[in-house]
Amino acid sequence: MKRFDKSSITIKDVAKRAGVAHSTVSLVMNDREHVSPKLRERILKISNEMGYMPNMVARSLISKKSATVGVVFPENPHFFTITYFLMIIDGIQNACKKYDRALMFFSLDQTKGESYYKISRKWLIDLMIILNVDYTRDISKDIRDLKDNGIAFSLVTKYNGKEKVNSVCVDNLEGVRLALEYLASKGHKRIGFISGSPNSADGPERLDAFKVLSKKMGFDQDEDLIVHGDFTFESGEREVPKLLELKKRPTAIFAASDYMAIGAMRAMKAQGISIPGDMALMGFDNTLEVAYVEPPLTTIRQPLQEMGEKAVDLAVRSMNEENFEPQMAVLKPELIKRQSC
Amino acid sequence: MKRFDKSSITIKDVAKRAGVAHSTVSLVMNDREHVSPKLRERILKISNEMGYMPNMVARSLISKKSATVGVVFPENPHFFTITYFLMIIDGIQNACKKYDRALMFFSLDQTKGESYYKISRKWLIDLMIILNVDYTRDISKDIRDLKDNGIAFSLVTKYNGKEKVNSVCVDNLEGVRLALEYLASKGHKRIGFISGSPNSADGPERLDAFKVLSKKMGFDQDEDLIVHGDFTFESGEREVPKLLELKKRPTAIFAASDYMAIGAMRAMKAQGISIPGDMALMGFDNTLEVAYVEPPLTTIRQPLQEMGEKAVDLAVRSMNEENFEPQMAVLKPELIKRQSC
DNA sequence: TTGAAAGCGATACCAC
DNA sequence: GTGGTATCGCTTTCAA
Repeated sequence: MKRFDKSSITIKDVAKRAGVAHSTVSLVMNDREHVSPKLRERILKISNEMGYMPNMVARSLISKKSATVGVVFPENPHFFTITYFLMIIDGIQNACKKYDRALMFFSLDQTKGESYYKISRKWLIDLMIILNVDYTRDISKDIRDLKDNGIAFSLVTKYNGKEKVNSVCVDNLEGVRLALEYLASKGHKRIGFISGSPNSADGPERLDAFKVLSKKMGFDQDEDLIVHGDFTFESGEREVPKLLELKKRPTAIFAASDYMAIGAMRAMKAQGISIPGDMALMGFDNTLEVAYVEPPLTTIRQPLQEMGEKAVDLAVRSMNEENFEPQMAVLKPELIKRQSC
Repeated sequence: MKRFDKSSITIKDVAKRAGVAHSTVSLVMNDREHVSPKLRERILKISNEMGYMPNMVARSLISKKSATVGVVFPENPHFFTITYFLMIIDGIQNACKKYDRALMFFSLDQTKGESYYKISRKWLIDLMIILNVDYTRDISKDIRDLKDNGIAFSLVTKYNGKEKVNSVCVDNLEGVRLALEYLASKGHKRIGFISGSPNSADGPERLDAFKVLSKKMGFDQDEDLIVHGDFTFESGEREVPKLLELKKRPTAIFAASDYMAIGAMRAMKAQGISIPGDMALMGFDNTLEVAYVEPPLTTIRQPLQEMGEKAVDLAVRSMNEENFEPQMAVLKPELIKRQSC
């Protein structure tokens, strides 16, 4: 087992060369006062010459701060191919640069007894971003552990517990409204809906929004017009035939996620149904793929990058501002018109 | 500035409760010998009861090993939306789970004097995966620093320096051969080529392979048939018109990356050129998007996930095996037939 | 303003 | 087998 070379330059080496105590060098490296300008400058010069580089691990151990952002995501064998999350991560990465922190990723397998708090302790993560909570599990104790121990964190999803926490989400009611109003403007009144996972925050919200608004807007109310997916491509492909087989077919289909819309598109193409000629189609999210499908998908954009960045911003503020109240940031969705309706 | 609760359980707390020295607890936690079975079991039980969790940071500091995999990527404002890299990262993440390491990401900005070696020192990264090297810069000193200091690493690209290093890449000659033979089998003899970035390892390799093989296979040899992109969507969109404007148009276009092929497709559609009717089109890589475009793109698959996983495997071996010789793993590409030719 | 000493949590060596 | 002690690189009192 090889080891690091012992030769790496430490704060003591710099101190010795400068003829001062290493604590003085520490003060300089951390830009603190109580060091005379000319000594400060001399030490800075020497440390540069020697190629000194602070050891973040040692710094982390003594200070209990990690200079990282820990992103925790649910166990999933192909997490890094899900563009929905990646766009959020892209925003998180931008924020990391802004705050000069490194990015760490942890997959959370709650069935193995892993928890957000344990991860934070194990790695001294003091700033955590939680993606996509599994709402079939009660995470309120875990959340409380984080709070009680002063760990700054944000959820990138709505939180349904009592605790006040930082969270970032999109205004689903507004998003569904944008979609339905657009469909109405195109003359549709019979609209099929493919709902998302019931074990998420967004799934039920969008479903409720659809129910409420479609009634308010006077659309057909048959129960058959709603089928249930789980946000994935496969579920869209699987569920859409139920809509197509209806005695009285809808004229438009609104899927609660782009992946389901693309799956539905695949299934409809296989049946020779033309979009938007025979059937209008809309998605939700505006993930990377939807600009490439044929026809390009009209959808509701979630500002995913902004959401990732905002999540970090909130966590940083709750770390730095003495009396910061955790808050929920609800971002505005946007209608992206393309050619599927 | 809030701090962690001091209350987190340490090895000493466990030792005190068990009435033993903390060094004994350490031995147990690390599954080492020299502890009697019954004492071992008692300590294990107590540590579980107390919810003890090893502090990876402290462990890292003393052992100079980080229990992480550090992925270094070139500065890019939207790195996490480039699916090419993400598929590699997906493989890296799988390997991380296998070896029980956490994932860390670092963007490298060489213009700011950052280097692979400095990053490894700063964060005590003992296992590093280097994505996509910028070959306009000389990284041989940096690479030597990594080697000399016993840091295990792999490149996910070909390395052109003298040092022997772990690297993972695809057999570009074979990939180009697969593509050209397929095009030939479809009756094409006049093939346009959009080359990739000259500042990469793959770009020039694929270009050379195209030149050599297209001559050997008796395709038309006009210089005009080769235009120069840089792997990006935009460059494909920009360069393909040069091919279309030729007095004697090619009957097929082969792009050195899928992104360029998709860009070319966009430009051709805009001109009303039907694919594959008027023009056959092939890409290279098999990134996520190509299955969604219309028509689905025929391409050469790089086994990106396997490449990411293999890169970690090699680095782990060079860390663990005493006389491991760094090696270059050249993986086989594969023809993926879809509908663009 | 500067320096000496303590300590973060863990590993490893060397006595016993 | 088990326990005491030094150490990893750094931050942080506290004296001087």
